[in-house]
Amino acid sequence: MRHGTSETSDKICEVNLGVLEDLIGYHLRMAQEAAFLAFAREAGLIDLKPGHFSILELIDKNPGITQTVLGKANGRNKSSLTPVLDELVRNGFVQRQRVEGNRRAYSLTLTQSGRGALRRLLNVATRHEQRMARIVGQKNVQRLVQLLNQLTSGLAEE
Amino acid sequence: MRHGTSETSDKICEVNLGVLEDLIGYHLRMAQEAAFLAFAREAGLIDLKPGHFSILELIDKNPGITQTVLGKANGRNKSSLTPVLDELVRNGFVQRQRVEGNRRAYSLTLTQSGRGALRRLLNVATRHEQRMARIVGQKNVQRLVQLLNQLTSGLAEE
DNA sequence: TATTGTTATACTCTATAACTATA
DNA sequence: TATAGTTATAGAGTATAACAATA
Repeated sequence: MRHGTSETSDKICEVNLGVLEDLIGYHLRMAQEAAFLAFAREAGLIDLKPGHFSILELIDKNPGITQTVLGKANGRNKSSLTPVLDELVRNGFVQRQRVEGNRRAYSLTLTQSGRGALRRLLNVATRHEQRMARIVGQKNVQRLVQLLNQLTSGLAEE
Repeated sequence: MRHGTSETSDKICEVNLGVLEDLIGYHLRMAQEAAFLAFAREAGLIDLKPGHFSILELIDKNPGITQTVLGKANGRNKSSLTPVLDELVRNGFVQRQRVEGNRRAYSLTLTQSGRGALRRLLNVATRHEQRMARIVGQKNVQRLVQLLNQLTSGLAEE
């Protein structure tokens, strides 16, 4: 929290942020954007997309998951998932198989190559997380994650 | 942090989140999304857009600011700002005036009506912040803001 | 030449609704 | 009728590059 005009300004900021300075919402947006951009840049270096990470991980940890369930777990509409999965299948990372006993649904699994892509994304993510942990301080990571998780769960209610 | 299969599951989640469970990046995305949606919904009730809040506040606290500077303060390219400002001017919230001594630039200020809109958005934002403060616990708010701010600044380097 | 703002354009990510094929 | 996934479509929100006016 900073009061009055920023005498000990952060250099870039001759600009007065007003009330934004103290808002969770504002800082959440800025931090998320910075983190996403950093991750996307690193993932781009190995020709993988940041949005593919959670999907590949969810399929890996829940082999046979269907698209609707995957969409919900990822917080996205099933229709948003179709083109992403099309791409992942085209890349040879994901396999769609009809579910036995329910021929409407697809059962999703990773291919060998998909597991490789996930491993590479995991490397990127791990380095990215280590960098963020260094920034906020190792001992604060769990605390931060817990606060964010509380926020997400709490806001979902009602 | 949760280990093993979630016996005390959060109900929605029969899905195993794998490593995502412990990632700052993942929780940052989820929390930001939840917070943004909640704020957007409330702002929508008074026919205002969430993206207008920071812009109105920045103009209010920095009267006469130019578009390029405003864009930087808001973390957006100046070209992204043009249509937003067009809209705010059309709504009668913002005034563009040529800068004396530099006839390329515009000096931005709020109109009376713009200050009204900002006040209404501020009411929404304040209620929203109070809700989030309740969720994470009053005493943790400053801590959370500080951690997020550290993250943003730290990631901006390099 | 450099800067301020605008325009043309395009890309990413997302959702809603209507559709198909099953159930 | 209801469900799983696809398609058509649209809308935010953003950026890059080329441009006109001005410096």
